Amino acid sequence: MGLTMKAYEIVLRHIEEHILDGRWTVGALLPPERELAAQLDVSRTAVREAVRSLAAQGVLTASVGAGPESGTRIAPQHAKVLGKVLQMHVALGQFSVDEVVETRIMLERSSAFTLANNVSADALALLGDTLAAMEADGLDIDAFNVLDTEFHVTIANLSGNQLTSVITGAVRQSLAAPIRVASERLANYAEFRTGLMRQHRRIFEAIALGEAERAADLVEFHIRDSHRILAIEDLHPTSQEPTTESMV
Amino acid sequence: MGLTMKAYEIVLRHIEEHILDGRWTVGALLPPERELAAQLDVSRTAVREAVRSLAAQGVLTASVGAGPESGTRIAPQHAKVLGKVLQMHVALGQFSVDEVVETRIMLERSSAFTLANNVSADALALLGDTLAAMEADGLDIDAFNVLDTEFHVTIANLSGNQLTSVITGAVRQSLAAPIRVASERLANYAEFRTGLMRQHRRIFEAIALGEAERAADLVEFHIRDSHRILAIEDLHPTSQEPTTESMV
DNA sequence: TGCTGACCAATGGTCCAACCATTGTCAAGC
DNA sequence: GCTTGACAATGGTTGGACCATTGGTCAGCA
Repeated sequence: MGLTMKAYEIVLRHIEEHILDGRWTVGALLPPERELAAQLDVSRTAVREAVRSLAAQGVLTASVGAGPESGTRIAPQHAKVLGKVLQMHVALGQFSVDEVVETRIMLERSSAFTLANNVSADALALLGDTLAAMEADGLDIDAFNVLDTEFHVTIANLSGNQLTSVITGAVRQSLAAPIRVASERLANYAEFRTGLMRQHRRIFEAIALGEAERAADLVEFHIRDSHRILAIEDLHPTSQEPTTESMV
Repeated sequence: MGLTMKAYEIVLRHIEEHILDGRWTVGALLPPERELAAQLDVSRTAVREAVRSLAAQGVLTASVGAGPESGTRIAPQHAKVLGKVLQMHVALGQFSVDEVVETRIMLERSSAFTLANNVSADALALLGDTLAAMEADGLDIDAFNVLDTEFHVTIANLSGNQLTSVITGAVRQSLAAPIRVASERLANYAEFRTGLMRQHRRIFEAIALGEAERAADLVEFHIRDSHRILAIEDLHPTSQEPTTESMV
């Protein structure tokens, strides 16, 4: 099997091994593409394709130019990429909106519960800021949705688990497009938004009071209620198995 | 901002838009690289880099050759890729093993709980199969770990939420390497394995009896116990900020 | 001395044109 | 019919050239 390995896979494996071994850690500078190509005895194209692959996964970043800021490095941060990947997969209809919502509920119940049991003044201040921002006047749908997401992700974030936080953000982001569309066709959107903000306030208060179970319940109700009102359906329902044309 | 868009980004956005719009759904066949390049007025290289990016994210698959099986398509399945991406990020120390474990517990508690409340004969049969496979003689560490993962993912799967299931698999897979290493250095590995299987049996029984809360508790204990014994630490702890060599 | 600006080098980004490798199709020949 | 070989379509790979961006260098000037 190893004999027919594609050129870019050689590069891919080379880089991945260095990372898994710990030889290249966050911030490390990779050799220039031309040099790496020479080392591995493949074309520069192959190196570039491998680098692109890893960049798409948020593992590498490339910057053009000269000096210490340039070159290809192990990426310092990649939460966004994970979110984008998940979003794409949801858009492909692999997961129903129902599933995504249920997953959201599980994740966010847990975060709210944990945070409520372990809340600090700083955390409350931060969370309060996002609440206030959301209640500002003149926000259009998109701006509001960004802040809405921020509120939920902040709770996950403050609960102390970065991985949970990233997944929460990704799951919420994957719903961004359908939520926007559904919001736009809501007759009483203003009223809907007011309701959301009231629910957010209640969640905030429960967390502030350390009422963990109640906070979790409120989060669940909040999510279910918004989706009930928005009545989001799957974008690309039940992507059929391409019926194998066996007519012969 | 749009003016200086890189060539491969043009292609990337083109493909992504088609997917998000629902014009290309799972199984759809993309135009040949040469043709797509002509359509977008970029080089084939640019197209290939974009395709590689999306392939790395599990969104596309490419097959060489002629006939209906060839060409680049929207990928039918991608769970594996998510796992690989997460694994890389865990290796980079972006997420601590502790965080990953806690996330596992949350996910798997929930799955076990749901499944126990909603169990069918078919589900039990399937789950029983993986149990039996795990108890076979002569399995090496890797084979056993694969089956172990399968047991946990199967529970998530049977609980009915594919997204949860995929995330569970990804999270478990991201721990595969450290678990293997830790297992190899365990003096009493055989005993450890026996203990795991007993715990699995108990989880199975709780699910079979519909004892949801107990099943969840057993899962949590099982995960915590194994990690306590394995004593897995972060591979590349607290990756230092690369000390900028300012010696001159 | 200290600033400015032209040049230079390093690096990723892009393109092209050719060729290779794999695989299904189809017609010719047996 | 069956095999076989040519062919076509498609992704995989290469080398080489050139572009674009960025930081550093250094001469020249104030």
